[in-house]
Amino acid sequence: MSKNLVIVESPAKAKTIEKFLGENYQVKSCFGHIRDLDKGDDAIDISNGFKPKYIIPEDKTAVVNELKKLSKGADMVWLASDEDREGEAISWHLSEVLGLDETRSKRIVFHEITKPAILKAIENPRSIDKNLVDAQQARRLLDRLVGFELSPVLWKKVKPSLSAGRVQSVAVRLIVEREREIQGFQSKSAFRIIAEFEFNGKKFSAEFPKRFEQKEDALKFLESCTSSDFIVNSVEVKPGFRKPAAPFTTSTLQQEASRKLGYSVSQTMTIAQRLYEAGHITYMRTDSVNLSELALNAAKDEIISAYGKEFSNPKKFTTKSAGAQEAHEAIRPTYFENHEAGADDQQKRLYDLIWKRAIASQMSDARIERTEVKIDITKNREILVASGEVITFEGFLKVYLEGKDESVEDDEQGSGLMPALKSGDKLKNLSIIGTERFSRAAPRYTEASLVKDLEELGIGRPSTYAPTISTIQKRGYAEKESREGTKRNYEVLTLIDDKIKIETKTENTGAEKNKLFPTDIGMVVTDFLMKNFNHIMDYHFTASVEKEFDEIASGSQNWTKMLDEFYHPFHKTVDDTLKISEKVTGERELGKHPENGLPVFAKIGRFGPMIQVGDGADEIKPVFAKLKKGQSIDTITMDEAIELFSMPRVLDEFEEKPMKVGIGRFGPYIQHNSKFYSMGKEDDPYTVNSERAVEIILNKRQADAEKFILELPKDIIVLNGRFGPYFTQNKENYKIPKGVDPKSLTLEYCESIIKETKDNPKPKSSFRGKKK
DNA sequence: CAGTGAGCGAGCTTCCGCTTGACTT
Repeated sequence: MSKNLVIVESPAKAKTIEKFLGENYQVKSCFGHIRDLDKGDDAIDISNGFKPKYIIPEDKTAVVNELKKLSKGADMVWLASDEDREGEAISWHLSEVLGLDETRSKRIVFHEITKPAILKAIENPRSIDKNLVDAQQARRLLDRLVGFELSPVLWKKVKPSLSAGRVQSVAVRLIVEREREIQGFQSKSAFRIIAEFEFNGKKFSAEFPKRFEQKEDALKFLESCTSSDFIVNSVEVKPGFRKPAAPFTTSTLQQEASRKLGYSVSQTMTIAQRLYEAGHITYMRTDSVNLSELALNAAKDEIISAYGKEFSNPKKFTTKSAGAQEAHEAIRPTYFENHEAGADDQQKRLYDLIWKRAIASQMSDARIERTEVKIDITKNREILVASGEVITFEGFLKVYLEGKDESVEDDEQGSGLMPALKSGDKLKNLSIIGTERFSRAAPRYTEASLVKDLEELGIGRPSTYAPTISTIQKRGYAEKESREGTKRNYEVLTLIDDKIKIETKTENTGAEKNKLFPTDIGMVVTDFLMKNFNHIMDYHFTASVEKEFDEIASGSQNWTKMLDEFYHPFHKTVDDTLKISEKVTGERELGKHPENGLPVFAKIGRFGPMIQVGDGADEIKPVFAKLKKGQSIDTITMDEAIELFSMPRVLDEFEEKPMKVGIGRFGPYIQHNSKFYSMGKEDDPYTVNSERAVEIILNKRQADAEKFILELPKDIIVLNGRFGPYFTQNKENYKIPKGVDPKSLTLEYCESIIKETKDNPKPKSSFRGKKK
């Protein structure tokens, strides 16, 4: 047995470090936290100085037992968890659980996985920093107290099974407020004037610096340009430069992979995890932009050999984001000389992005030359401005340019090459075009742009961005959706050969792809929390508690005192809210029903957002209808509300039985002869006609007929299913292995599959919803 | 599977941050 046991958090890290340290050291991983607060409400003894009750979760017992065994046989245990608040706590929990003391254990830290860094760490051990551990305990307990006291308030006042927390509730708030901003946005249009010129055979464009809000003014302007000369007034050339972005952190990697590769936040993390495990990149959950000395040198060598000396510009970046703890390096390739890595196409593309970003960060600035030309319109004495940009030295742009999020601005700014001009040059005008442009509302959040804003507010950590986004969707607070835009007309005024032409064109606007939309529940919960728990919902709440955690870490504040001061006022608000607040449904009265005069409400009911007609007065029972997908109690109109009651619709008879259209738990359906036929996305249940309904029924019948492949003895039936061929027996379905022809299946073969499936029962998946 | 929305009420839900892995019906 080795004399030395080193414990790190990640198994991939353990493998690498073991190679550096030689045979006297055994390196093992604890897989993150090994203890956590007990599950229920008794995990914190509030009246006893917030005494926490920690347990070892079930899925950690095996790891802990192994570490216990190994640590007993070791002379020295080196606690090498990450150098941040959570890492310090992991070391402390390990030393508690493994029963270590100062004579048998040492705490070491490093924030880069390089041989010199590890050896240096071994030479400079320290003991566990209890203040830092206390800061972590304060963080953990505060989150539990907030989450486990707020959530039950929601169960009572809004709906069971909801949740609230320091991070998720603010994430939802961002989405809700953005949506309301968009709903309330009044788009304004103005005419943008662009003139096309030609000089020495080269074409370029210039813009009039003002925009005209009125069409008449734009027309007047065009008229005033007729039969004018266009003379260059001045040419100004300014040098400029562009700097490369810092190497990736988790957040910037997620943003850029979303912009350039279209990956979701969780997809990016899974793919990066694979690259990390294969040793291609450094750790992917990091908030640091720092590169190790080793990496700086390796990047420099690679840049010089691949692009030349003038492209190398080694530099260190410093982290600006709030609350960064910098336990790791930035995300970078482990070996810069590998321009390609990854087991599949997705991994290769992400690696390529990481490689380029890290390499570019160590390259020279790009030098550019910006030209601004002012052009006199002799007729009306106005001035047009043409601008162009030329790259005089590529620098880092040779390999990489950071992507952009969509913005409120039109960014069709001319940036092309300009002809060589000097003042006094007379230009040939090809056209002057006034185009109506509309102002745009702030864009809805993508997963990645939400992460960006959360990070800027210091809310959440690299390891939680992806899970937070999945939580708010799982709770039904937000949905990722794509929406088709609507058509909009705009006018184009063209001046060519002294003649003005007016045209109306159409464009698509408001189309959204994979954006986060708040649900009605998300809005109602946010409004409720904003009204009653303003403090927790404040965008700066996390930043202010972080400041206190820092004080605890530095020893200038006592952790139980901090919790004490936070908890009691908070708890009183919880109690008061439970007492005072009514149950909230987000109810909004749309008006009186045009036919029967009953009040019409939009609100959240037991089964989600709905419309209610009547309030139960005069013994008239209210009637209810569910909202359609994409509708919201915030914005639904009376007409849309009334349309919802046209369900179920009765269509013509088919084969002497009536057809009915309804919307059920699984979406719209057609009912005929006591059978149900699901309607696809392409049909609208509110407008579908009898002809189409018959088609849907016949299609389903045909699919069912084709479903059948083979019948075998013992009630085994081979069928075609949604996921390919399968066979069924006693209501159990069995998958047919790839490459096996379903027509050739035999009883023996099927029975062997049944036996194999039963011998290897499916493990319980924590992602599955529980049966009710 | 595809109706629900009254009321009673047992027992359950829930946080954030560290790590992977076993699932793809």
